[in-house]
Amino acid sequence: MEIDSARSVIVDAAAKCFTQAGFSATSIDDVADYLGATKGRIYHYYRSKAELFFDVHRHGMALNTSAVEPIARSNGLVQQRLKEMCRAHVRNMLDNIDYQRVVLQGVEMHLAGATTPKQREKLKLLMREREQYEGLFRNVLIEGRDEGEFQFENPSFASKALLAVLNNPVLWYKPRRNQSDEEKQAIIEQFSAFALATVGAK
Amino acid sequence: MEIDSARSVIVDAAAKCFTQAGFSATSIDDVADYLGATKGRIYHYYRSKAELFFDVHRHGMALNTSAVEPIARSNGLVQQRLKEMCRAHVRNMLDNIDYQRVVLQGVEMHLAGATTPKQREKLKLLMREREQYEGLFRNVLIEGRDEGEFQFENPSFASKALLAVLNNPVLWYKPRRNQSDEEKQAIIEQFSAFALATVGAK
DNA sequence: ATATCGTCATACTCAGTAGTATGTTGCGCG
DNA sequence: CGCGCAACATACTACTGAGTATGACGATAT
Repeated sequence: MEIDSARSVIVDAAAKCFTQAGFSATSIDDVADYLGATKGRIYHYYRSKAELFFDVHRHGMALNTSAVEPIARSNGLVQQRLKEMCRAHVRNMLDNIDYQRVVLQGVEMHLAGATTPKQREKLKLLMREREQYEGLFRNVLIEGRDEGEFQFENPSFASKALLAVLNNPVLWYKPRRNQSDEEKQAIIEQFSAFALATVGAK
Repeated sequence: MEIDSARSVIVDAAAKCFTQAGFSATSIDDVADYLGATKGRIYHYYRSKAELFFDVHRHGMALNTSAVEPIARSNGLVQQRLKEMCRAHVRNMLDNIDYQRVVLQGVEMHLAGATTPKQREKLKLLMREREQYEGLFRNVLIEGRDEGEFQFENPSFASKALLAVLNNPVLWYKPRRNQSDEEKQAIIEQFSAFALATVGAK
């Protein structure tokens, strides 16, 4: 149990460092410095920089899944369910922006083509996780279309467009000290509305 | 004149390398290898790796602007104008995907916080360019809202949501050899439709 | 008290890479 | 024809940064 919390502290620091400087530009020493420690501490828990990155990514995805999946599985009206899922997702983007930026970097790394074959395998797993998460939205979209609530042609395209809007704040949002709550709520509401509009939901 | 074409060959190679491996993970030697040349050739035209990256970025943005600005300045109906701008943008994403992925990396680098102060200055300029480009869409959106054609609250949010959808194909599109045209057209049409829907345009 | 082990810190190695300094070659021009 | 310059190639330097090997130190068990 203790070992998990020790790792979690490291993962937190890594998330901050990776978002501040990017994966390649962040050295293990940077993460260690952020912790007020040295490499030794990190390599005691992680075998490589890539493994550390992957753990941050997994953490970020887990945050998303645990927030959205319960809503997806609940049994309300489809429109209401989708709306709540959108809100939860955007809220997650704003609340855990460090992790979410790292997740974004993961997508880019996948595009880029990770260096070693092992890394490619791991990245594929992460992308599969991401795929599953997108599937939560896609399923609700299909269900809603069958009920005549949503309009679109390709479900895969629709879910991508929807999430593109919901993810957008990650690219520019900067948490403020004061008055953060009003502003946050506005972002959540408006971007959820934009996303719902893409599939013709009101 | 000759010097420009020499640079353009280098920029092209750099765009491909940067998209394949990312900025930090791409060495100048990699770009040189891609050209069948050595560092000397590159450093003869560019003083640093960062400068090369910036030039790629500028090239990518120029492609966008020159495709979309004429449409924005034309005098048709707002809905039609916006629709054509969206189509042109997505088409550009698919046709120059190498450059567009580098532009994306520029956004990430800006988020990350470039290393040196000089680089930060340059990046700010690039982001200003990006801002201006987004302004082309924002202005049309505002104009359309005034005419009662579009619906949204915050123009800045609206343009961001719109472009988020239009940019999305960059994250997954892979050019194929055959039958590329049908598929491409479908992506252009559907993602333009999603984008227009975000602001309540038909 | 001492042995053991988990948790790190210290002190390295070594490969890769940005940038530089200096050659080399061909081509236009007087 | 040879001079000079543009357009590179070659051969360095200097440094960063991932990964490793080993040591130190406190807690816990016996």
